[in-house]
Amino acid sequence: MAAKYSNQSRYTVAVDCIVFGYDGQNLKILLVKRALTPLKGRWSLMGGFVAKNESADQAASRILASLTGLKDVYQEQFYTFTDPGRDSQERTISIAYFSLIDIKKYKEFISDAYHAEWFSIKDFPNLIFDHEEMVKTAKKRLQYKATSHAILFELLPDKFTLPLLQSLFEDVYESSFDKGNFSRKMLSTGLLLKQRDKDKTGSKKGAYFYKLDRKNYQQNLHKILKLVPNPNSIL
Amino acid sequence: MAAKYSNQSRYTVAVDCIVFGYDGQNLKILLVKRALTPLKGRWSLMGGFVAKNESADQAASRILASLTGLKDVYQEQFYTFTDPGRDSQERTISIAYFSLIDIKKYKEFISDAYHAEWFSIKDFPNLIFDHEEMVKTAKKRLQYKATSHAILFELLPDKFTLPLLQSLFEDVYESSFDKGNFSRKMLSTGLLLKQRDKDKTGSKKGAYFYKLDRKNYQQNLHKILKLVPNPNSIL
DNA sequence: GCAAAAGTGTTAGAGATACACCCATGT
DNA sequence: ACATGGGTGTATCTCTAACACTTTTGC
Repeated sequence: MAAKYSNQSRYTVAVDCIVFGYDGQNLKILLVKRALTPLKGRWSLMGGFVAKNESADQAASRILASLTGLKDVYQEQFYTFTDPGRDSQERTISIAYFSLIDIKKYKEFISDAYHAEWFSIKDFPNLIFDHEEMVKTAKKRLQYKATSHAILFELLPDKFTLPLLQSLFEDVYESSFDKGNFSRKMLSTGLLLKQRDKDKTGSKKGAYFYKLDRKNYQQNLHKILKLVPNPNSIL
Repeated sequence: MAAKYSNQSRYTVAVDCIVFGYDGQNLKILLVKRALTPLKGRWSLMGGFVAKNESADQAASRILASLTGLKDVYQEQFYTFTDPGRDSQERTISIAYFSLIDIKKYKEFISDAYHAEWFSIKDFPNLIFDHEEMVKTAKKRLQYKATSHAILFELLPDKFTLPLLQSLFEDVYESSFDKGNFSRKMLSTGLLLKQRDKDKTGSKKGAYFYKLDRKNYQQNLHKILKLVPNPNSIL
């Protein structure tokens, strides 16, 4: 073992995940009932400590998988919370991640071990520590990022309709867009593959399904040009 | 003292600062010769440990002030580096910040205690640990942020000319913009106050000085509309 | 007068907005 | 047939890009 930095403080390092989902109506977040003391039983974000031989990214994946059973989920580190008093138990640094998951895939793997529940981002219970601030910051970051990166697809099933995609954007930006312009711009990105079948649950005419063109997706994450009409006035 | 989380690992937590400056020609970063073992004497970012009663933001300010003497500097936390092996001495989490300072103000307060030196972002020495990755990430983040937020002013003196501002943008984006369009767009933000005097050092005609309208600045940080011509193709 | 850099003007084209209209289908 | 939501068409307007042109001043 190598020598150590002497006379320096050491702190526990945690990861907390803001898990976003979309049920077709509202943007939601996944909350759990805390299993640890202190504040056992109170609602909180899904979190855990960073173990000895893993990075924070790995910790976030591990923790999300233990809750949802899902792997290869879109996750992004967005901010590290370090206020000395943020955790009442002992000083803990928390590296916060947001995750975007398809709410239906989650249901396949649901585990009751954590008493997890979805809440609308507009109406959720009080959370422990600084977790409410984390949610706020995560939402802002999601809005900011999604103006220029095609990431909101991660919240939808493999097959989705344009009206559904639009309502997701509208919910994320708490705003409403012209459907004609939205579809034209969306299709002009070249990211969508039109399917043969339609979704008839929402209307009589039915709306075509689309899939994401995953081949081009990686390179084109940034090819959302001006889907959000006036990003500067919103953000 | 409160009870502790038992059986959890604890790590030293550091802050590292990528300090950006602009000398009128090139975007630069400030590097120091490392004072600690291991790797004493090698070039590195300015950094330090987060002390018991301060947040990471406070630590970053303290560390920057100790190096440059400057306070109230623009600083932004942008990423936390957590690879288990990133520090060869012992496992250390590093919360990275970038700072934007007026290179001339720094000179007033220069302290030789740290053997600090400015290097072009395009040509700087090998750095310890993962500090080169930090610089890369910081530069990308600066580029990304500055497409939609008026922060590059922080790199300039109080009074500056449009040509200087433009050359800064060009250097940050490694690209060149049309001067006519640049000045029209820049002035249309309403962020600049034209001064009476001109800078005659750069040309015979002389270029008017401008100041930032600090009253509106806070609210209008985001009012950079499309100063960078094709951000999506660059970023 | 000429060179050099600052700054203004202009035009063609692209893209955005708003809104009207058409389409497909279940009842 | 008609109501409903999906989807298309289009006129107008604004913004951008490109580049030509004018201005100012030192030499």
